[in-house]
Amino acid sequence: MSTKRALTDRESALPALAEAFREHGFEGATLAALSKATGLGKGSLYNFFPGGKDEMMKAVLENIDGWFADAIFSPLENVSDPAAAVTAMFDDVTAYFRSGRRVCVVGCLGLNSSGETFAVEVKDYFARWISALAHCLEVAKVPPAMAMDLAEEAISGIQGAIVLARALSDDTSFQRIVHRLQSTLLDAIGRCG
Amino acid sequence: MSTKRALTDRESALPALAEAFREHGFEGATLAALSKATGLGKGSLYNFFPGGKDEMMKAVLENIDGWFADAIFSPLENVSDPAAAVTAMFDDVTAYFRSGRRVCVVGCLGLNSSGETFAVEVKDYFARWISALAHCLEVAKVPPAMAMDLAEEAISGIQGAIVLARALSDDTSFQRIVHRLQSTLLDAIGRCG
DNA sequence: GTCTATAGATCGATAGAC
DNA sequence: GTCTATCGATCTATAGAC
Repeated sequence: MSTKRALTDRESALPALAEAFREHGFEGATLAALSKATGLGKGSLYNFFPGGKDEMMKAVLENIDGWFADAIFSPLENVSDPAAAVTAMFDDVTAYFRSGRRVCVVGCLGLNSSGETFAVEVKDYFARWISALAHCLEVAKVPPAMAMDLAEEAISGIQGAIVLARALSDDTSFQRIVHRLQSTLLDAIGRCG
Repeated sequence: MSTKRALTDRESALPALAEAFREHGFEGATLAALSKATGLGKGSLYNFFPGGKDEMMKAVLENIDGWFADAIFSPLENVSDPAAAVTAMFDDVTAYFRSGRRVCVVGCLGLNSSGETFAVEVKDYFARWISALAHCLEVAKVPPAMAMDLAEEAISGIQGAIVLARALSDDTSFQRIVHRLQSTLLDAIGRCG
């Protein structure tokens, strides 16, 4: 688990900011919306985030990355039981994204030009996730090249499941897709391990 | 092939509008950007689309849906050689999305609240695509339940490949993922057909 | 039909009272 | 550190000349 800084009021505003960015996107999240979501006036927001929306999003991305580092990446990187770790990852991810009702802020940022400011953070998030999952599979004796392919396919598949579940307004499609991704990984672990 | 209306100037502006919405998203695509992309003044845009941005996006969605209907959906729905049809679909999709450099306007719309206005169009697009692909697989003697699952997985997988390729700025990841999706479908056709 | 000019609203961001 | 008031810029949309 990463070291946790003392909670400032700035930190406590991040979940609400993240939810607003999630719902409206970066461009669509106006300061009025961010103010309403956090319960803070614009003045307070600018007191915590002098850099405005950009700094708010940067902080949200750090916060999300920290959560994933603790809950998802680290368990995969320091794995002892790969099958259990893969199962736990899919459980956590399904809960986190609320079966696809909640979009992935990081994935969405990469989709349009307004997110170019955060290209490095977006890239690092996915690169680390894929590499952590691939490592976990390698520990289970899956050959490195296949481990990379499977990891790439799984993370990409989760993102696609979010897009589709949102488009169809159908949680069950998310659950079916993600369940199949999980089975694919567990099968590979079973065959190679 | 669907009936093609006579080309008005309104129609000829749609590709440029689509590209602007694609790059900036619906909220991010300002009228100035749409004007620049089309080479038309605001006055002309409002002459063609009295309903403003909403009507422009509606027209873009119809245009995209028409293209997919002709190029992707119909060949799957009226299939004679399923394996060839699946291969053609992946070729066309890879070219259309430029190996993931181009995002899916329809998929992106579903991701944030600004797209709720177009929820029906978004839903219909994905529902028809999945159902057309599932039909194609059924023609190849893939059992209906499995055909639906595979179709859902493939369309979701394509969307995920776009998200990941954009996030990593890596065309090759798109190509690898989509190639695996294609192989999965062709394998099922080969096993059942 | 095309454009420019501009209205009216809202944007991000700042200033200053408390 | 909180808020309200407000700035200048930009937004969508409209009006009207040509």
